[in-house]
Amino acid sequence: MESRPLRYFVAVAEEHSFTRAAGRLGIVGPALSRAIRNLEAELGVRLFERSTRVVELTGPGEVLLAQARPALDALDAAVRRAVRASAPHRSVLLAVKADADGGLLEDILTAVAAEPDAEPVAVRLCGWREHTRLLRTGEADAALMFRPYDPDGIDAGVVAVEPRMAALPADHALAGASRVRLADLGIGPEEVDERAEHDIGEHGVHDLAQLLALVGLGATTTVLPRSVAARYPRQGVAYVRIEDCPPATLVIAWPERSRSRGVAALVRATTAVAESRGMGAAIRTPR
Amino acid sequence: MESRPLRYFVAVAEEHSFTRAAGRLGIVGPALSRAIRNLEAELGVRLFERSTRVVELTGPGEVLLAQARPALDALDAAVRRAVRASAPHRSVLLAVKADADGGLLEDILTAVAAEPDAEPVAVRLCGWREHTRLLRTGEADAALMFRPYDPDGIDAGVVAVEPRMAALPADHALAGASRVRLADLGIGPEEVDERAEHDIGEHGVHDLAQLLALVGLGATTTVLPRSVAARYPRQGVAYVRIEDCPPATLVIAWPERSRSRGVAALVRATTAVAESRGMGAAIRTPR
DNA sequence: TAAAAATACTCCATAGGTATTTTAT
DNA sequence: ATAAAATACCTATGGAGTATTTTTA
Repeated sequence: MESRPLRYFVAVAEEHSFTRAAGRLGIVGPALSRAIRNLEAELGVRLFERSTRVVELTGPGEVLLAQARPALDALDAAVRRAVRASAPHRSVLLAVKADADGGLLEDILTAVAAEPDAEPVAVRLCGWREHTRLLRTGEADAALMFRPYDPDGIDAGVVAVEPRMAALPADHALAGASRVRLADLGIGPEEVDERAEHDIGEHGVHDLAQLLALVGLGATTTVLPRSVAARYPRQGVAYVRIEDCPPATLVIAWPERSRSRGVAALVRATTAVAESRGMGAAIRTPR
Repeated sequence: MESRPLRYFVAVAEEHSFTRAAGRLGIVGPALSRAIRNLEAELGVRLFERSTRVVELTGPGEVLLAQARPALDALDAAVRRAVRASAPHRSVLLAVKADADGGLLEDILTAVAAEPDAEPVAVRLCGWREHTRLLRTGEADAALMFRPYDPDGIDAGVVAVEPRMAALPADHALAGASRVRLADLGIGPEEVDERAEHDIGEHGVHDLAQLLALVGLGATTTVLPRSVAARYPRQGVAYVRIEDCPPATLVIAWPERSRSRGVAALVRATTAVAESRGMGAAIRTPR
């Protein structure tokens, strides 16, 4: 089976349209139509139920999409990694979202150099929950991120488990308390993972600094891992530990099958740094 | 990136020869030579160090092989599963090595029918440590097998943990004992997983029945999980429990990303059967 | 009737075959 | 000297473009 028709298939499935998919693929409609027809003929399976108005996947099509997309990603990742392996200056690309590093990044970069087999570590800044995609596509070799994440094809080790803090306006009734409970904030325990990102979208701001400005103005409250809160001290914002909140778990992750020596050295260094800080690594096992 | 040149690359890497690889691929030498040259040019990476006598992978080539082979397998698996999903009579294909089912297979097949979402289960007999390949290539949907196995791309749940037995000639000094130790048999603890298969190869026989005939004749001894031993009662062969032997762990495994409803029902049924038999499922977590 | 998918045809890029040369042991 | 990889050249399959027709909401 060739990969091209499968890529075309994925594009059509994602766009729910031959025309849009063709545009995205840089080919012309009829070419795509034929490619899909040939694919269906080769498999002996109808993949789309389509009229001129609607294009939707059949059952087998759903199966193919779910299976083929990650396989194609893995194929791309394979060539990316091979190309990177041939670069004269090899380095380990570590994906990190700004500030979501448990405050450990600098120490990790220092510590890793001392490891045997260490390779230079380059940091690839990325967005909210983008880490695993970068690992799957071979655009990064490792990632430092908070749970939860989609574990497909990803191995990981726990680096740190830390409490979460409520970010409250300084004049909030609970701002002076030493502890608060989730119920006091009207937040469900399943919300806490995405609360801050959700708030950023909700209030039309673009980053955490802006969101915390709003908190300072009394416009909202939010929830952050302690290490993140520690990085944003702010006039008018009080941080209060939430006692009944599931903790935030920071992990170091890498793609299955590619725990190279350089990545292994990075993982060891990261764990060592977390342990020296007493951040409770290895409280839980991977996944 | 197209899959064809990568398949060609894998073939050359595996055969360490352009000529043999071309034969295997059903194309002619020069075509393969050009395909690899084009691939190297496209990636900007030399993949093979080759003379007329020797063809071997470069460093980046090793990386590409390790990454591309499983990705290509996953691609093939994707289309196989899509095709199977379109079959009028859907069924779950369960890979099992003959007798290596913990004695549970029949009960599992009965129990699974009672599950909600159950699909008919078809058994695919397979060979020694062939299970994971079948899962990866989409030739099976689930596998019942003993540890250890290569966990790449495989998820699994523990079904049963059972002791191992020494198979001794009836006239062996220890044949009457209630327990023996590994040291008594001159076997290291790391050997026990492959001992029986190794013995079969070693003595030129083809299956367990023949091997046990040799045991009965006093020609050798071997080690088997209790459930396997229970299926081969034999004149002249005494089974004795090995007290200090790592237990045999039976798992039900499935490919990552494809825990379909049918497979999920099979997993539930399997676990239920094992529990009803008191075989100690869930003593350990997956992996 | 309008927008999108499908068909009919044409063209050309590229994969593959044959014949030959180069290279390393 | 020989066996295997590489090069040169030719052929042909099939992927892609243009023009047109069909379908359905």
